[in-house]
Amino acid sequence: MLETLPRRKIRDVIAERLKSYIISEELGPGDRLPTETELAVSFGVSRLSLREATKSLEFLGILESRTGVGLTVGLIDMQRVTNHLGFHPALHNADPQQLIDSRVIVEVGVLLHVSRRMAEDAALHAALQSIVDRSTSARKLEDWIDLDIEFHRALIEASGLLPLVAFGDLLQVFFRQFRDSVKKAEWKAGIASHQQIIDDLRDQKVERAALELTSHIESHRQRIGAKS
Amino acid sequence: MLETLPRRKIRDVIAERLKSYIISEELGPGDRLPTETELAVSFGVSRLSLREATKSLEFLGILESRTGVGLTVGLIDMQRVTNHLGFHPALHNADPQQLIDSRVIVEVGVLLHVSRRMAEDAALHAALQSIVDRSTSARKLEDWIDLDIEFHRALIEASGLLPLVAFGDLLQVFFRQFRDSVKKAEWKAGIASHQQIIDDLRDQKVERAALELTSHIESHRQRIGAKS
DNA sequence: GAGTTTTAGATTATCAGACAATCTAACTTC
DNA sequence: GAAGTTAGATTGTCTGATAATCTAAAACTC
Repeated sequence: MLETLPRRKIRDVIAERLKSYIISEELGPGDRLPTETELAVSFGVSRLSLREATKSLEFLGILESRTGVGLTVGLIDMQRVTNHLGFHPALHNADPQQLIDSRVIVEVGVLLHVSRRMAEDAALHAALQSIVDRSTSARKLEDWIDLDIEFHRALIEASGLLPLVAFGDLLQVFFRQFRDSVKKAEWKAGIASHQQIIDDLRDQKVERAALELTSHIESHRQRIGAKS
Repeated sequence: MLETLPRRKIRDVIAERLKSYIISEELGPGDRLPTETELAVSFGVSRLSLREATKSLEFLGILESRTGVGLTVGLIDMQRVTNHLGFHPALHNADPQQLIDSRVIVEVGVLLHVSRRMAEDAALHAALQSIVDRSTSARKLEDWIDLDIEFHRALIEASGLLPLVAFGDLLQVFFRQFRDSVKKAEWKAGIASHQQIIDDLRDQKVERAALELTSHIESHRQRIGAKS
């Protein structure tokens, strides 16, 4: 029995051929491609169909385009790709308890790196301290949440591990909703935890910081559990 | 001094708004979106500009379209993302040493969860064992790499933490090229490590598994460092 | 009445032609 | 030489249109 092959969309064919062109011409980031018009003519399609393919490749950073200049080979940006990952069902429909577990693993996991880098660069502790200081004068829940998120991001950032910064940002997006029910009475405890953590790190007490951070993130567990 | 803000491309704005629409309408895979014409009118843009955005989202599997039917919500397809990102080894900005560190943090971080779940479900160990067994008969580097990736994915998967499974997949995409230089003499050692890790986990020796896994992932560090 | 074929309408896929916006190099002015 | 202007190149976005595909309803056949 012969099966019919699904007709491939022109744009998908063109995207593949653009990738092949980049490889065969040995192009790297910043290198120019032919103009849209030239490519459309070479591939025998309309310029707009060509653009549907190039815009798809641009979405991932594989290509870049500038008005007046042209198309160039891009650099795939991990932050961008990780951001798209937010549409993965594992995150989109994430169980809040899994978000907590994931945050614990990532944030506690970077502490050793943070501590090492703090020993060499006092500015890292200062940056985190600045956020803690600003947190003490937060009056609205929204502001407190922003500062809490900023603190946790800065913490991961202090590790220098960019992949985890990107992923941590993503987790915060989904986790944000669960902070809405934090009581004002808990703000102080949260801020005190932040202070404890960064001081422990500055003093090279990584295990102590890890316990405090775990406890801090875990503090959401019952409140969130009660909501679902 | 006031800085000029770069003008955002219409298609990028529309892509973001489509994602927001999906979330706010609580749409899931298979659910219909308004027609291209309706969306274009709602967003106040031409239908072709709307399509540049939708084709970008389709490129990742986030949307699907069928002639005569319309647009539906899809599922982000990691296989597709893998294929697109992996077509050229040098086109991303991920630092290999950071990828190693990130993998260690994620994979070692999940071990406690894996161990707990293994105690309740022997199938988890069996699944990993099956991958190790298949690895012993790998003849081509490509096959060995696939099985190595499969093993590490299954390990994270055994934790039940879906957000980390998705992120682990993404890390593997970027890491894949660095396995290309693994010598055949190292395959055996790698397989032995896999065996050691899963047996330690089965026996609730989490710290021992963690050390072995760290060492296993770190084994890439010098080889990769020497290349760059 | 049941099954098959055809048709109409809906919707995406792709096109041609056009003007707007942005960039860069060359030219002009001071 | 520095600053400003212009021309040309190229992408960004649009209007209007036809082609291709899908589905449900209508028509046809037995």
